[in-house]
Amino acid sequence: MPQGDKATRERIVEAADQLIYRQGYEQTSFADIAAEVDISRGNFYYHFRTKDEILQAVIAQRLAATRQMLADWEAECDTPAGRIGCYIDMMIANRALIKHYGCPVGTLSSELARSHHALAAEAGALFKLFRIWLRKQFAELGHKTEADALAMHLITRSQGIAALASVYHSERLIRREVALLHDWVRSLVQSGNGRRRRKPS
Amino acid sequence: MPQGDKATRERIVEAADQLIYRQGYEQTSFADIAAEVDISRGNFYYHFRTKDEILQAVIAQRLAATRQMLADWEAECDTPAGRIGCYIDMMIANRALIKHYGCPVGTLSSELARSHHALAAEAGALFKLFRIWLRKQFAELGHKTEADALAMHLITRSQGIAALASVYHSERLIRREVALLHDWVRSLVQSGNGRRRRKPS
DNA sequence: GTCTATATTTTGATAGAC
DNA sequence: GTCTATCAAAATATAGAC
Repeated sequence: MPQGDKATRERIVEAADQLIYRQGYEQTSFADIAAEVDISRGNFYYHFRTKDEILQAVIAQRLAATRQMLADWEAECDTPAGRIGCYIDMMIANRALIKHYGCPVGTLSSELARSHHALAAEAGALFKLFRIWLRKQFAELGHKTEADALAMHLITRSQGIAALASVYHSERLIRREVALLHDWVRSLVQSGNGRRRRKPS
Repeated sequence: MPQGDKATRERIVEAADQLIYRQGYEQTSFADIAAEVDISRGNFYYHFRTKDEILQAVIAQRLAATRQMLADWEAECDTPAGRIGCYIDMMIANRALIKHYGCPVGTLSSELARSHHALAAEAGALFKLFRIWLRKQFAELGHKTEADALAMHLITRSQGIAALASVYHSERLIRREVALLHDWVRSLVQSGNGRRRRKPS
């Protein structure tokens, strides 16, 4: 396949990714994407046969980007608490977008789940990546048996923060709730280490 | 105005309310509503001139229903902690719908906020009702200065629960996180009463 | 690979008969 | 008050020229 081919396809996926984040999937039309990429609607169908096909490409791209991000966090931080902190601080880093459009993972998964879309499960796989990764961090923190519940609790609160921040267009709400999450992790570090110390020695 | 008039209008609002909850506002068409009420699309425009007009009616109806619900909780419970518990248990009562479609307040407000819809503020007024009411309860609990932050914290976590429950179609997640919220309120009751006791006596 | 032109369906909305 | 008929715009999608 020639190189020009890939470039246009990538530009379409990138534009669709942004538009789906900002407008939602159903609300994003081919005309929107074509205008952003500056190609005709007809050309569009050379790269993607259906609208669902581009959604699939967007989800695949987000999955790859998320995997990379999680790997980066593991490389940057050497403690499980620090890595969980990276996840929480992601909301601070993306606050300017979150306060307008919410969480890209949450809004897409919610939309597809509610409309019983065929690709709802694939969007849900994005949550799964975070869930499994966070579960591992909590287990390493010394909370093995409750690791999954703790991961889900953190994801649940993060989703609430992003959702309400977008309704109120408020960065303050993000900062305040993020601080509470850091407090929560700190309390888990103490109780987790405490349990682990009892066993050996 | 005759009585038949009101009946049809009310049926339209009720059907639109349900459909907007299940499908979202933009995703709900006149054809959908007309089919549910069993009237023609043309007849529809006798009662509502535009689609936004029916959205406004739906929001107004939800505002009225919410005010009534809050009043009922005040009549049923004589302690602020009990009233906050009513708010939390609302997620248990509505779990069958929440696990499929999320929170009706949150999903509508998010959609309208994201699309910069003219009625976004009116949908946000629904949150405001809960926020002010909860703020009052937390103040009565003895947390006057942080009452608003506590109210927003509770709403934020509730929204996260509803959002994630709809993605995972999970009632278990609702029950688990609701239990954590009750724990949280209990801890606030103690610290709130503790502070209040110091002052008098 | 990209374009124009077009087909088909659905949308919100209007006109007018009954 | 309710209907049928219709409009104009926008949607997804296809055909075929270049």
